[in-house]
Amino acid sequence: MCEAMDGWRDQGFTSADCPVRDVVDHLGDKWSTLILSLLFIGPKRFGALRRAVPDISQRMLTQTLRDLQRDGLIERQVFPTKPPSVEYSLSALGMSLQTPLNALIAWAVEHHGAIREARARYDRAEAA
Amino acid sequence: MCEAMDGWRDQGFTSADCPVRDVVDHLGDKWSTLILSLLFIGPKRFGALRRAVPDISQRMLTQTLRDLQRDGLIERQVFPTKPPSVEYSLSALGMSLQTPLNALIAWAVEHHGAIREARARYDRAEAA
DNA sequence: ACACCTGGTCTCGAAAAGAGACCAGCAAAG
DNA sequence: CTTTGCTGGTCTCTTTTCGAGACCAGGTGT
Repeated sequence: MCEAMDGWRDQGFTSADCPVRDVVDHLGDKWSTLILSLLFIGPKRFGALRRAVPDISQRMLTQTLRDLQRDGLIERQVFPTKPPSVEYSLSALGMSLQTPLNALIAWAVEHHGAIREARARYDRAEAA
Repeated sequence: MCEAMDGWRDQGFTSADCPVRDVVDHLGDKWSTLILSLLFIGPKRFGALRRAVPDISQRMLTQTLRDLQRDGLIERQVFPTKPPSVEYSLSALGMSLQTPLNALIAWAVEHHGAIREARARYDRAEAA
C-alpha cells in the first residue's frame, strides 16, 4: 500500500516493512489505543487497567500489554509487594506517540456526532 | 474507558457511546486507515484500491469501504460505463480526518526504526 | 462462441477474540 | 489454622471474524 505514501514510496518500502502497516496495524488492535490513552494519564497497574476498561477480557489485556511492551511503547515493572503488583508505564517512545494520538482522539470527540448521524442515515436508507 | 479522557469523562459518555471507542475501533479495522490514506491522495476505483493493497481480500475491501461509507467518511459513486465502474472518494468529514491521521502516519514513519529495534530486543530477551 | 473486464456476493476452513475456570503465593479475618 | 481474598496471569472452550477462492451479471472485444 505504500504506493499511497507519496513522498515515502520511493524509499523502498515493501508491503512487509511499510511503516504504516507495521504501526497502524498495531494501533488497530482495538484495545491498544485505549490502553495507551489510559497510560497517557499516568502509570497504571494491571488491575487498574482492567477496571478502567470493563469489557476487555483478562486474556486480551495481557496480550495487548505484551504487544505494546514488545514494540517498546510501554514498560513493565514488577514490585515485590506482598501480592506482587505490576505497573505499566509509557516509555519515551510511547510518550512521543501522545501528541499525534491525542489529535486523533480529539478528532473523534469532535466528529463523533456527525459519524453517528451518518450511520443512522445510512441504516435508514438501506432499510428501504 | 472514557474514565481516561480527563476532560471528557464528565460529559456522560458510557462505554457504549464513548467517542474514542466508537471511532478508534473503526480505524482499528486494520484496513480502514490504509484505505483512507489512499483516498487522501484522490478518488479511486474499486479495482485501483484492490491493486494498491495487494494483500486485502476482495471481501474485506468491500466491507471496509461499506463501513467507511456508513460512517460518512467516504462517498460511493457509480458510473454507468460499459462495465459499470465505481469510484470512492472522501467526504468532507473524511477530509477533516486527513490532518490528524497524517500526523499519526508521520509518527509511524519517524519511529518505525525504533519500534523494529524494540521488537528485536524483546524477542532476543524472551528467547533466553 | 469465447474469453475477459467490471464490482461484487457466497461458501468454507482457518485464525483470532471473548467468557470464564483455574493457579500460586501470601495476608488478614474468623 | 482454615478460609477468604487479593495479586497478575494462563488454559480451555465457544463464538466471531478473516482470508482464499469460486461464482455472478452484463457488456465488449476477437
